[in-house]
Amino acid sequence: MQRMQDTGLRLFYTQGYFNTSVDDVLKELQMSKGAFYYHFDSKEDFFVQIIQTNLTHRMYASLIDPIKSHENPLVRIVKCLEDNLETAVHNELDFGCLLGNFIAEFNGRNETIMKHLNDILAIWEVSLVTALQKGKFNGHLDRHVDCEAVSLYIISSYLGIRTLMVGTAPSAKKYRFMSQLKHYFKSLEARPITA
Amino acid sequence: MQRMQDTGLRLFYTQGYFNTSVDDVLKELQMSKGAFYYHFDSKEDFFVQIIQTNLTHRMYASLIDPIKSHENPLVRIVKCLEDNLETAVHNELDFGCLLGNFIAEFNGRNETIMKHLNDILAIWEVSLVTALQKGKFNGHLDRHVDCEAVSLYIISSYLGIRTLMVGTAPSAKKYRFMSQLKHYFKSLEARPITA
DNA sequence: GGATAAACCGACCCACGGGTCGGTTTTATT
DNA sequence: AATAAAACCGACCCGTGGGTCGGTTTATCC
Repeated sequence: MQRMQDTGLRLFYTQGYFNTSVDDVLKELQMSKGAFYYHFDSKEDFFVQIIQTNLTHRMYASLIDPIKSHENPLVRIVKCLEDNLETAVHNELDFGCLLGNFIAEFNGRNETIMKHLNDILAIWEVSLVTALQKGKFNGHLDRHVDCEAVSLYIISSYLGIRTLMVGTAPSAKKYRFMSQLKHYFKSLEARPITA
Repeated sequence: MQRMQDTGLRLFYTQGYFNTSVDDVLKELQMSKGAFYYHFDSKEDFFVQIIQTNLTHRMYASLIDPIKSHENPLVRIVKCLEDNLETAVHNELDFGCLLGNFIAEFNGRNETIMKHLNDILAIWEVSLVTALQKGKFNGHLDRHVDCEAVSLYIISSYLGIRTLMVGTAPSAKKYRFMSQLKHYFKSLEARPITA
């Protein structure tokens, strides 16, 4: 069962959902169609279940939990994104951000699936906002910072760079991206009292 | 011919390439298969031609030409992106950035098509870098600014926000995004000589 | 060990998808 | 008007894709 979902997610991620057939998944698993349709109502149902368990777990593990801390959120976020980009650089078969790719693939095309993807996105966003607000309270961020906007900007740029890094020179792109992210973050820091 | 490509691009954009059949395009055009395969070798060839003409034109018109100017590039870029986002907000059937969506869909899955998409991406990036460098020369940007990195960061965030805006509250997202972009840009401006 | 259900198998169904091809209409040329 | 080339038609091919179903194996419980 775990194996089915792992394999399914891997194939959907690497080849795209519409470009991956149930037979593809079955071949990889050496499993019969009967077994598959005994466990899942349809290809879509299969994918929804993958999202709810597998994809959600991965998002928590890589992008949500790592920023939960009482330290300076800007520092935590930088480290978290840096780690994720570094992993991507060293991953031979990187195809971008799991969540980002699926959102791009299903945007406006499948309401059911988008609902589940948006749920994860919302959790991610909220966890960022929460971390930033805590940082404001703790004096790490300037009090004029718009946490929702910053959160959105971070997610946007991250989804974008993950897509762009699939192409050539991922490592160089990672450095360039991180340099600008840090630059941007510096402008969010609490201003010295000397104003 | 123009109609064929326009329709093809529209369908591939709104439904995705893999999720759109040649028959779909034909039905929309009220055209026979024979006519289609008289003009194009294959579905892929059809798409490549669309990229080379139609998609390229649109990219120039919306994101490349508008930033070619002798004014302050930061101002130009802000206005250009703002305009594009505003158009997206008012477009009932917006599905994200044309180029960005296709890149996400074909990343690592079709070398031929990716080559063409990357060509456009490279042109866009170069035009941004050029504009920024000119801005540096003209004293609009701080001389320590890494133009390649800034350009990459802009593209990343733009591709990301376009994807996110397909969901709910595009207008609110646009404002939040723009506010942070401007914030970031402020940190790139030439420092007052008082340093 | 017999009964019952859960888990699984794979042949089969049928619509769809990309692509072909023999033939017909349209257009341009002389 | 004759001719040839360009443009077009749509029936057809065949592999694929999602999904079904009658039957078989495997676990479970008494």
